[in-house]
Amino acid sequence: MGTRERRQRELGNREQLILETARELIRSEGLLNLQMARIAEKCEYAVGTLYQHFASKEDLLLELTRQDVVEHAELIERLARWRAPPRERIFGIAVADMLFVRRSPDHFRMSQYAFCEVVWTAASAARRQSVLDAEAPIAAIAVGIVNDAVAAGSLDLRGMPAEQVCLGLWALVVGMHNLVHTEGVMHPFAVPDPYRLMCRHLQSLLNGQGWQPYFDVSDDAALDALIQRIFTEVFDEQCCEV
Amino acid sequence: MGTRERRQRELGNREQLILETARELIRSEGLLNLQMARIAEKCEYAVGTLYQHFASKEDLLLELTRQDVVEHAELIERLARWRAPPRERIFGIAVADMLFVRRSPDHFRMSQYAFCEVVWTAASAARRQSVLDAEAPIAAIAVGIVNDAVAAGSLDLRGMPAEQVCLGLWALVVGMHNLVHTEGVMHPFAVPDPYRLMCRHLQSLLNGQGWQPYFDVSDDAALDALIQRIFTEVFDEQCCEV
DNA sequence: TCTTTTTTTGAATTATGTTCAAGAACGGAG
DNA sequence: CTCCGTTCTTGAACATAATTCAAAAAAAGA
Repeated sequence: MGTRERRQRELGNREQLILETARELIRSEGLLNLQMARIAEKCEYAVGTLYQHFASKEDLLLELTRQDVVEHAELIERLARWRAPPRERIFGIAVADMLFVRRSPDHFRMSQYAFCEVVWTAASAARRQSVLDAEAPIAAIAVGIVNDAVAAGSLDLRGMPAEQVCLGLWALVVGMHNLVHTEGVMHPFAVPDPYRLMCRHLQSLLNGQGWQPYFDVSDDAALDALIQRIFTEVFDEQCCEV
Repeated sequence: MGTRERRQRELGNREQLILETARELIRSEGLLNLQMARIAEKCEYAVGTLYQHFASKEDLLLELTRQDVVEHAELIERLARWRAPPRERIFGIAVADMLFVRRSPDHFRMSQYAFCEVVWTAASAARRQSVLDAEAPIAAIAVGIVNDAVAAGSLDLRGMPAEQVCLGLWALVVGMHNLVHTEGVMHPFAVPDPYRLMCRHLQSLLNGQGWQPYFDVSDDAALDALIQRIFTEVFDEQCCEV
């Protein structure tokens, strides 16, 4: 009898409903005002029922983050499958991030909070691990591309592990996300399009790490064309406005 | 009569006492367990008195952050005064950060939290502004060094504003601080000394941005020597362990 | 020394996250 | 179909911790 499975499916649906409701509330009232009682009320379940799914409010928040990370990873996976020179594929990570920010504008703001000691520690250990598990493929793909580059002779690691090369790229990207999503910090800089700037700096870093072929970062048209091309070729999207 | 001034001084001292007590509690019990009542108890004032100084718990947290930023800025200011080639001075920012992390190991963990929407928004507008004001000199010094480099002919901006060049460097540094202080994220990478890695990637980025003279990042001895030299020459410190 | 103003105090209030006893729904046995 | 045990759901009650504010104390001024 499929009773057990049907029940399982229903529970899954309910969990998804709770999460979507939480997302809506965050969008409309801000993370600061997210309340368990409000989520319960809005999706017409008792507060206690929420705790059937999540050990705590922080646990719920981490699950939201995890789902975003999975979506993010799906974008990155397209780069793993893309047949293109390694340098274009590794650069594609920045383009994927631009697209992801457009699709999930709240993600980095929320994840900045979720990864803070205070929130992270307050979630269950199992949930934390599941977030880390969701992130692992992203790192793996980046490392894979670096290795491909080495194999293709377009990058010389000179003894540095591929993971450490990635960490530099990752730091640049994460740092820019952080700066962008931290209120008031970017303001004095008056940058029209911070993510385009991120792309440019990423190219500079790749140049500095010795990736072949060299890319002329002062050639705005070439950079825009590359971004545009990756958008359409890998993600079937127009790049237009952020 | 100096009564007014004496009173002002006493209030300042009390505020400092409260902040130091909060710092100790964070160190010993973690940010998660910081409670206003505990702070009050430990420094032998009533809870209400804390609210004479800080509009909220978050306000207090931002003031702690602000004080750290001021200390950080003092380190960076030494680079502004240091007479050395621009490339060494801009690189010094990474060394200053290494030193600052050693002196205030809790800072970046705390500031990651403080700059989150949830905490940031819950503090008073005045306090937020004071934090931004404390950060301004750091950016100004970095921009100044970039301009010096251009003036000295060791960097060609090719039309990019100096602020935007800095933002790339800043993103790399901020990103690495974040990765280091986010539990579990660095673990799979097994990096022995992430801040040394940050230094290396910063040099790669400077190379990629075209800073002269070129620095060979695969020359470990040269990198260590430079870090060591900045430690002693600019900060009167040994670099040794982090 | 008395009056007024300012400051301090901490018990009471408020806001929310979390629990758990009571009852409803379900599933299987007879 | 009905009974009985099990599992799930409910939301009022509880627990915690931030914040307030009326009363008391201290300071300033006359």
